Amino acid sequence: MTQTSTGRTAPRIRRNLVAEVVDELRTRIASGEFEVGDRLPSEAQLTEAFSVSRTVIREAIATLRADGLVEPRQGAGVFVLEPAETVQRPFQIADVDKISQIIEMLELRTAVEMEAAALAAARRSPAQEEEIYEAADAISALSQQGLATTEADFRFHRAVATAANNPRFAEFLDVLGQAVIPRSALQASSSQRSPNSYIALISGEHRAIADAIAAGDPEAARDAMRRHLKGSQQRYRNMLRDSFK
Amino acid sequence: MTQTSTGRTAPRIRRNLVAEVVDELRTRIASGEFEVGDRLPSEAQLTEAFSVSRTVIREAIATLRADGLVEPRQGAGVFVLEPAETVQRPFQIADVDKISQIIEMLELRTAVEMEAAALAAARRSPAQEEEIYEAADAISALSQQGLATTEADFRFHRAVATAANNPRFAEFLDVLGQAVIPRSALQASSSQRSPNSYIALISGEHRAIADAIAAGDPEAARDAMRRHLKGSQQRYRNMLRDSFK
DNA sequence: TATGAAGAATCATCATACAAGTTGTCAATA
DNA sequence: TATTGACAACTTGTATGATGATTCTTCATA
Repeated sequence: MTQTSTGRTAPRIRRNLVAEVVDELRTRIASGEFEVGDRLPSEAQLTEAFSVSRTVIREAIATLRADGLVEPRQGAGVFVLEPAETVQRPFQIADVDKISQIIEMLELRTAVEMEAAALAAARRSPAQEEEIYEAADAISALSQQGLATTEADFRFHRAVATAANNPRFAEFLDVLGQAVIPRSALQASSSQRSPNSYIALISGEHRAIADAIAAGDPEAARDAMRRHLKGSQQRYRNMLRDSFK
Repeated sequence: MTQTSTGRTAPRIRRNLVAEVVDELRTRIASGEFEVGDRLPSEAQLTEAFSVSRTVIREAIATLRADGLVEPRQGAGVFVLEPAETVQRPFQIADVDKISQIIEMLELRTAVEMEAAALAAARRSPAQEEEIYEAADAISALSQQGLATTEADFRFHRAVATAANNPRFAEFLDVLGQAVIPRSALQASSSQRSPNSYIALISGEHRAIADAIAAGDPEAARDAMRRHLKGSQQRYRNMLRDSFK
């Protein structure tokens, strides 16, 4: 984006030396070549090893320091720190193919979204109501055309969370992000096996949620959301069972 | 948080110049003195302004660059970047004194923890049951001695989440982290106003949750947790109301 | 007005020097 | 032997000067 990089001959696109050194050192630390508490080679040695000036080495160290990876101590050296509890990307599914992990996420989502639906029924504005219906209609339309519904599906659930008028609920879905969206697997295989009935089922579930919210009935909204997500859980459980047959 | 910051002239303990410059620049960027897209003063100007060498300025810039705050462009200058979508530390309460934000978080927690309690009632192991009771007892003991219960309180809620035997629930509480723990305000003022009755009330609520889980009654566990957290919400709402009287 | 070249401004990198802090060596001492 | 203290070697922190590469500005020219 910053560079046109039209030249295909150039393997590396004008990256500066500091970035090179940082990448290399970061890799070595991550690989365990330098363990926690170890001292890195001195600036002089690194200067030699990378064939760059001390300026470059020092800026690279400053970068790693900013990342909390190392700590320079004057007179002593540069030491590798222990990775300070990185909960930076929470709720990420390690293995997207692990159905059990998807089910775990669905259980957590169910908890949050049931309440979101109930709150939405109590607090939604007319505009929010409209947004929910629009997203539901979009899902129906897309699935009948055999198109991917993941994006619209996320929009629907986010619209409900937004209508709860507590920003933390939408934030929750945003943090889950990709983890919310089921991988292609189920989408494809299920719709192939029973396209029309499946589409009707899901659309009906969405419709029920939207209607309950529009009717201002928290309990009904909660139940509708529960049925929808528990249904998804069940569909994944079936996949899990089938895969071991 | 990191600094006592009691005094601007505070005797600072041998921090290096780079850290000084970084702090200052970071503050100025955060305060909006340098807006997104703005160009920072040139290295030469910064060298002049801070009365340090170019080495120090360059390492400071390298640090800010590592933080994603600025982007140096050779020949052009150093530019302030827009804060790249800060989903890095989600669910953090901006202003700890904003009671409304605490209530928002409590609503989200209520959603998750009601379900966690219900699942715990269905799935807990004997050891997990024990851990829940232990934490509940610890809270009672501490509060009767007039000591802080925040840590034990967190342990109790985390024990329940763990007993749900879906690691995502405990992960949720971990991500909330500090945001879960109510600030001292309520703890102090409430217990001063009605110490014994308040302690008994809270302990009773915890006990009810633990008992329902031990009894293997998901609905009762859900209700008990709902009462506990809705009660907290109500107590904060009362504070909110009182503060405007 | 549009263009393009010259020049200024700015970051990137290199080289050198000295200051300041840490650590291990090793002899002097109790 | 055990402890102390001076000291040298090493390492990071900071300063300075120089040059290359890139971008921006200016202004003369067509």
